[in-house]
Amino acid sequence: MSADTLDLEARAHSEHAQELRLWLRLLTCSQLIEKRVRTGLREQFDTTLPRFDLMAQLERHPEGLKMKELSHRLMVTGGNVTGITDQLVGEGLVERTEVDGDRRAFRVRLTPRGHTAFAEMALQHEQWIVQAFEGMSPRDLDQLHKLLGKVKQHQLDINQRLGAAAE
Amino acid sequence: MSADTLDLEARAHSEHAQELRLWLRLLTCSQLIEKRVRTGLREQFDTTLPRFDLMAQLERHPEGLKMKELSHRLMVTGGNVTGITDQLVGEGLVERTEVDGDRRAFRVRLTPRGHTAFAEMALQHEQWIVQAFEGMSPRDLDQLHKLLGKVKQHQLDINQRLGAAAE
DNA sequence: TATTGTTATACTCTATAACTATA
DNA sequence: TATAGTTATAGAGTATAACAATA
Repeated sequence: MSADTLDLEARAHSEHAQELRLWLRLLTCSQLIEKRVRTGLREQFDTTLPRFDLMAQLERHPEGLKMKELSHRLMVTGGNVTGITDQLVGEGLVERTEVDGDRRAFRVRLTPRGHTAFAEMALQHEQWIVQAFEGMSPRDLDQLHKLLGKVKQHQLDINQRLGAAAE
Repeated sequence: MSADTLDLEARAHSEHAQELRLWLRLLTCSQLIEKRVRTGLREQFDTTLPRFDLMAQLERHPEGLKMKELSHRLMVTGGNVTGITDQLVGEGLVERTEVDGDRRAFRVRLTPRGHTAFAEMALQHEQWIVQAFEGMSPRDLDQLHKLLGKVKQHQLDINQRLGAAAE
């Protein structure tokens, strides 16, 4: 049973086969890795990827982030950030603090307990990711990183164009 | 506002920074592209990515596919395939036909109308994907495809090991 | 008037497990 | 007993829109 009978790559068959095959392969890779990360987070830490991502953002910003900033960084709409934040506050992993000079907003930041809990998860997460890319040379990793950098920048450019056009 | 303040890449900061950054960049790329595809499918065709993927599989197999095969190829569990198939049957885009010699199973395949509808969507889908990678040289695309091929194969190997261990 | 954040709602996708019918 | 597929359920994740409070 060959690999190409098993997944989404079966989809490519047009004159722009190169781009299509690349996209489907990219999608398959990220789905395969993401699936293991989600399963691991659920089984070992009883949490989810969006919750992990939110905590990861806060860990990077000890001074805290406003809801709007979180929404932007996590690329989801505001209501969802409220929901996830409420959960984490309920578990004592995150807290809302006041913002001087703007009583509408507040900063969300990790509690000491949240910081500890995140460190533990991040360590395991790192192992999953290292495993996902093991067997590839540092040179391959670097090259892949650079090429994906071009792809990413192009998507951001497109989004900016679309965003500007919508205003 | 620089790109790295805007997305998940903010997460990488350990001694295995190379792998982590690569993973977060890979994830960001696929999320950005996938988001546009999902939005486009919804806005222009009132459909979803899983539905599109199911039809794409059927388009590749005019003789039809069994539910179990679809489940395997789409990497989701059986109950979900039933649900999506039911929707598409309800809209006359797909049909269930009998399988000789096994009255438990049947083949799912595109109706003529489903075939036409898919062709239209696939054309637009192709344009989104071509746009997503425009600006990259054929050589870059090829290299990216090869590198991701290694990544993909490694994930499949891991899954096989895990699957074998679970039996 | 615009912005920050919340609430309410609805829908899609997903996994799990119990179930039916057939092999 | 095992397999193909369905049903039922629950939860995650998301977007949208209406809303309150503040700027």
